[in-house]
Amino acid sequence: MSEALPGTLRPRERILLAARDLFHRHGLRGVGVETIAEAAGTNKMTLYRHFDSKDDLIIAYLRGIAVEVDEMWRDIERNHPGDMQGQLKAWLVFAEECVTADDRGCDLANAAVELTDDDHPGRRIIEELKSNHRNRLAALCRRAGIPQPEVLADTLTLLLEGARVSRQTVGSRGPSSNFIRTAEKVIESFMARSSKTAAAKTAGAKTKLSGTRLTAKRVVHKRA
Amino acid sequence: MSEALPGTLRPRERILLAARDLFHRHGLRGVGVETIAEAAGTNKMTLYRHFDSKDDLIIAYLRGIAVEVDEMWRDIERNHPGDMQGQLKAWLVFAEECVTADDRGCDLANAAVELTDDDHPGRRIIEELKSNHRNRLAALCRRAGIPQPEVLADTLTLLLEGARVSRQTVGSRGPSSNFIRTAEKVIESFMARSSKTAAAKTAGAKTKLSGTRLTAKRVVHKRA
DNA sequence: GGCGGACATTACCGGCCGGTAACACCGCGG
DNA sequence: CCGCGGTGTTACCGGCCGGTAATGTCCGCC
Repeated sequence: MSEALPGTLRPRERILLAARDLFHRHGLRGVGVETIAEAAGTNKMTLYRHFDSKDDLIIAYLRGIAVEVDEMWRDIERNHPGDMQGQLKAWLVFAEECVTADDRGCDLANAAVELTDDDHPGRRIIEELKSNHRNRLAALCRRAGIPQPEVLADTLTLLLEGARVSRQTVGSRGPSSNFIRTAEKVIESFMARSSKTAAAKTAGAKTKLSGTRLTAKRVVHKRA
Repeated sequence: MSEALPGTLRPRERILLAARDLFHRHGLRGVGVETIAEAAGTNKMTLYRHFDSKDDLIIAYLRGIAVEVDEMWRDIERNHPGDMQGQLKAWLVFAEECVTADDRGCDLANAAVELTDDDHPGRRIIEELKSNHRNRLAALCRRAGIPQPEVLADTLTLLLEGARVSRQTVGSRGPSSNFIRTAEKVIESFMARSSKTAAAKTAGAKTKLSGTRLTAKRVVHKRA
């Protein structure tokens, strides 16, 4: 129904956009290929000319999320070159956006719930993306001179994943409302340990993170 | 296939057991009623004599999880009467069991992912159960004399939910492997604040949680 | 004994879904 | 002008799914 997303986009891109929206809202198994094609302003035949199967479309959908996450990381590095404290703060902004964007949670995690077959190629993509995110966050913490950077990265990951799934079940007034506060406290506590044991490795960095209120510079499409 | 779960159980209970297992492994939308009936050693007709519809069965399935969680809380209170520190530690044991049980995550959270319709009655059950869990945990923290008990309960909730979903996507060697350590640290840090500001309200309670290794006394069926 | 209720069996229905075939159209470059 | 590749349209297929009907069977209980 409707001439959705006409622009100058080719059918393939329109299909991917429609799939992104519908998979996000209704789940992988909750929407059929015909619905996606029509939402993209085309039809099933054209869809199957660009994608071998629904599973193939799902994989392209997951890869699309991957490139968006990559752009997020590039933005962070571009906006705070060499400033690891700033990059960590920017990551927090992104994380908070992820939590508050809507109450459907993380597309990757949701896809993992529905891809119950361990052999599904989508599962490997999801695992790779989540691992990458964890590793990049750990690298960021390490370069920021924080002790036990992997532990901090894991803790922040757990808090973020938990906040997203919690928001999905009990809404925005549940435990997820404490995500930012808690994440900041955790970072501060790790940094405090650093200032006790060794001198700050990054020159002139304040070890306080709170104070300045976090605001988004650009709306990244909240999946990760 | 096969005479599953014959025992002395009536068809209704066998169906609920089979539904529990299959919904957990394949998701709500990933298994049909006929499969469930056959796994329960009966057939579709009998299933529909006990449940009005598949949605009705799903609701019974969710309520079944609810009673199991209630039993968990009763066990905790029974095994550590009046000892809030012990109850909190027991909750941690339960939480760790939830994380390490398998890599399919939380049945309630998974169900929320698949119940994409906001009007589905199952969503209200899930929300109620998750809220109850949060409130009981907060009450436990409060009675343990911990300052900001709600904040601690929310933090532990986020860590637990995050650990379960993370294990589902990147496996047991990912961030979820740090769940217990982090949760213990968080509890300790909240308790430390307590010993600075006010005397412990529970008589003679040690404010240290680590040291003694956590072990499960009884295998509770890991959903919550 | 026989009666009633719970359970089994089989067959069936309509609908949706993933996927395909066949054909018509249209614009662009040779 | 022709051809061709990308697209739209319609119809179709087999399979599965949620749900129902009719009938038969067995077992306990009066």
